[in-house]
Amino acid sequence: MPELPEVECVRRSLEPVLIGRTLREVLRHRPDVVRGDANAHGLSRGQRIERLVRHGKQLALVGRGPGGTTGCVVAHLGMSGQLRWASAPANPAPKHTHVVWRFDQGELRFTDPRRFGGVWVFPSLEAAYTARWAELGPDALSVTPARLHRALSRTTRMLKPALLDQAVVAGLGNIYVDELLFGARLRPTLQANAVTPAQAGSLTRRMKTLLSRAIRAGGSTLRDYVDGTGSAGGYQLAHRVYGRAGQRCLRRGCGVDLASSTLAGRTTVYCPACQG
DNA sequence: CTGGTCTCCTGATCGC
DNA sequence: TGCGATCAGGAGACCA
Repeated sequence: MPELPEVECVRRSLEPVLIGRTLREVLRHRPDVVRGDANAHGLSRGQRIERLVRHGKQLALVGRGPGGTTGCVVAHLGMSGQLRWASAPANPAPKHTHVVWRFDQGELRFTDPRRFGGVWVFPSLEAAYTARWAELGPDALSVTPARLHRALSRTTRMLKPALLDQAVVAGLGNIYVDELLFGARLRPTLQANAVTPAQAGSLTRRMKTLLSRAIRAGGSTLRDYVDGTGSAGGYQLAHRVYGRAGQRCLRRGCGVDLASSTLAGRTTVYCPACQG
């Protein structure tokens, strides 16, 4: 479910409740959801949560223990994953709760019905960077026009699949790519290496405003997304193409019916008149 | 290297 | 009320 704005909202909502808390125990109800270095524990008992770091759609919880030990857990929410804070422990855990981090008061739960997401454990944030985040492109909120242009110019793929590729730019998913391409008035099927530096500049700027607005609105809640404290988002009300196939284009003076097709296995909605 | 198709899962929704 | 088909915010494997 979650793309960059939703994961950032989870990060921001969890920060105030998690920072400084001391971990008591970790319950792995479904151990196969936890992956990573066999020698790594991720976060261990006695460590305090130091910070929460996001890159693209992934969120790292960074811990530090009294003896200077470090720990790191990276969550990737996939389609249906959630990280939720609860001020009181629950026994038994709610359905599809795969991992629980128990603190002095309250607990953090990773739940994921479809299990497309997961949790990766590392000995430190640095280890997570080299082992897991190194293959990701720059975060969509900090990518530069030059960097985006260079990445796009290196591939003959269509623009939408290229932007969905987390190695090109990290954070975009199906909703925000469609919204971005509509705003930038570019065809999803445009060849990525045909994007001009000026268009890459426009894409970069629009990407940041789009994602920032979505974050400010609390993300997009289509069916079950909520942030770390259970709040739903409101940005779905601002979608201009996603979920609107067959309805009229909202651009002033257009009014053409939005078209839908499948690209890279994903439903793609665009305006045949405005885009391209 | 590319796009298309399938797969991993569960659950909501729709038509019969 | 039940039942099957279809679809879903992600991503990676395989194939031609």
